[in-house]
Amino acid sequence: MRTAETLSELVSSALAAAQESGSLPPSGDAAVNIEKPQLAEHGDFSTSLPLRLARAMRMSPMKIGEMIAEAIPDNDLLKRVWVAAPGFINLELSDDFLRGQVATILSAGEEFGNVDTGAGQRVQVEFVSVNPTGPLHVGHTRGAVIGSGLANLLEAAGYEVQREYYVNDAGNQMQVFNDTLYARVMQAAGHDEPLPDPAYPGEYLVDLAERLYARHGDALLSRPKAEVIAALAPAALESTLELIRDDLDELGVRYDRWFSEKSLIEDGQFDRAIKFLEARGYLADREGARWFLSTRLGEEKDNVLIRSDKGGPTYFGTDFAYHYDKFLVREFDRVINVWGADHHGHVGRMKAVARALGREPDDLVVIINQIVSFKEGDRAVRFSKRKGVILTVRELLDEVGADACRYIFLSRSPDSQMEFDLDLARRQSADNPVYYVQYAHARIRSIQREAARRDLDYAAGDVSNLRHPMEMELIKTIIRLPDIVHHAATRLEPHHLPHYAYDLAKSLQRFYEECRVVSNDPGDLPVSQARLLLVDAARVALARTLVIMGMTIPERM
RNA sequence: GCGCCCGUAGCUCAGUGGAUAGAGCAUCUGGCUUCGAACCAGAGGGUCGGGGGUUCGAAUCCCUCCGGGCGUGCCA
Repeated sequence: MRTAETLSELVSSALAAAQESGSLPPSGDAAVNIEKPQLAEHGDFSTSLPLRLARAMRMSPMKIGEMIAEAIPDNDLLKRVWVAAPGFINLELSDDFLRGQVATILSAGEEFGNVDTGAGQRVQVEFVSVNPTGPLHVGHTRGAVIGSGLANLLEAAGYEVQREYYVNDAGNQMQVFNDTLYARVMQAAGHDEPLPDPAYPGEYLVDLAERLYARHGDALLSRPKAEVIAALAPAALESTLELIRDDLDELGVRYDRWFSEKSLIEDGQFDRAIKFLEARGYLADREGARWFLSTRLGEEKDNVLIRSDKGGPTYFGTDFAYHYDKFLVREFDRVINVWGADHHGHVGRMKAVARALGREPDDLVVIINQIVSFKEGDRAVRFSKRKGVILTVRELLDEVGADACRYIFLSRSPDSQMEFDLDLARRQSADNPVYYVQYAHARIRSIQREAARRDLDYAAGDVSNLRHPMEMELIKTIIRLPDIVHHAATRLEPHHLPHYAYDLAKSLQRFYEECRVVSNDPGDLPVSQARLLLVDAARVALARTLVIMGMTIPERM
């Protein structure tokens, strides 16, 4: 299914054949790189293999290229193979091969674009995992989109994927949340209870406290603070998680599991993890605390797992136990965490954790997405959870829409410090690339509706009637999808998908401009039928790409 | 100070060591009596932050400097 892979194998076998026949000297291992040239005159694909081999073979790249090209066996795939200075081999696909792809795509249907890169490897993608202390704010949108897009992508690439949200329902922030909640409930009951310091001062807890007070009444509040909190905390947590779930759901984000931090303590997983470290000599008691000796694993500093003052685990401590669970209990082949830039200082010690657990550091991949700055025109929009939420995910979705949000965040590399101009997002909404891509799909559907209206049956159409250059261009774009999925999944870079989607939409629109699909002339029927097959293949590829991106697929706009 | 990330067209961003560095937006010019003009065709716009180096070949790899962001807790 992957054209580039097929060509790579073809060239590779040609090289081997040329070496076997003695026309080329041995060269050691050389990976055959297949690329898509920028200029059409350089073919559909090319390889710079001769240039790479020139030194080892002590021959001119042009000569090497000619020998390899000559050794490529007759095949149905290629129309033309030629060598171009300074030493490229250019490859052009045959029209028959391209036409034949239409049927291949249509029979693959919703499977089209899937590849076997992952070979069933079990991968976990953990993302967002924001403290459940209030609604998600805009800063969390990027990680949510990247994480879910990546998970979809890996699934398409043949990995067995689990999407997980780590619920920080233990620890200091939860304590602050509960203390604030208590104060707000007392306030709701008319008591003069001051906010704790620190506190979550946002409106969210005021509303939540009022709801809880309305449900429980005054009786509960006469009891000691700890009892009140114990009685209210579970409902408060559940209610907050529900809010987060709903926001993420609207953003097109689904999870397979919500993993409770507290459960690590209650189930004894934390203690087992500590014992594991102790047994391997990575644990030390110092200054009243228990330390992970990460310096033995190449880190600059050791890290505290259990605090000296309250005796409980640190955030790092439970995160260690959490990864103990991921790697040694659930045995994922690979664990991917999507974190914001403010967590990158945590990466090094978690890599050390992976090593301590007996895994390769690369089994743990941390994708850091740089912070997003939001602005409205010239005015910067600041937000901070501790000062109260200014702009929530919900508000962003109301303003811009889930599809546009996903497309915008997904199309940028996580490394880029992006700037999100809300004015621009609103103003340009009609000209946003996201609608261009979706419009292409709606247009295909419209063509198909027109064909149905005319009772034009094309199931038995003959693709040999496809002869226009734009038809060939469209097919070439469609069949790139499996290569794109492979490439993006290998590099864990979902941002290639929106760019491909745009290319595909562009290709479709150019085809549409030049090629009338549903013709009024009865003599054109065979061409119409063939083009309807082609259009349906384009629909399959476009829909598949949108699905992986987690976007909706409009029938009409 | 040290560590990580970034610097590409007016703006927002792509770019796998390869051939003449791309797209969207913005600006300008053209194109609808037939399947959707939320479209298509074209134009202008670049010291790829600066300087060295490696290489047949560097936006891409290495060094260095400049600029920006984020870290550098027994916070999460």
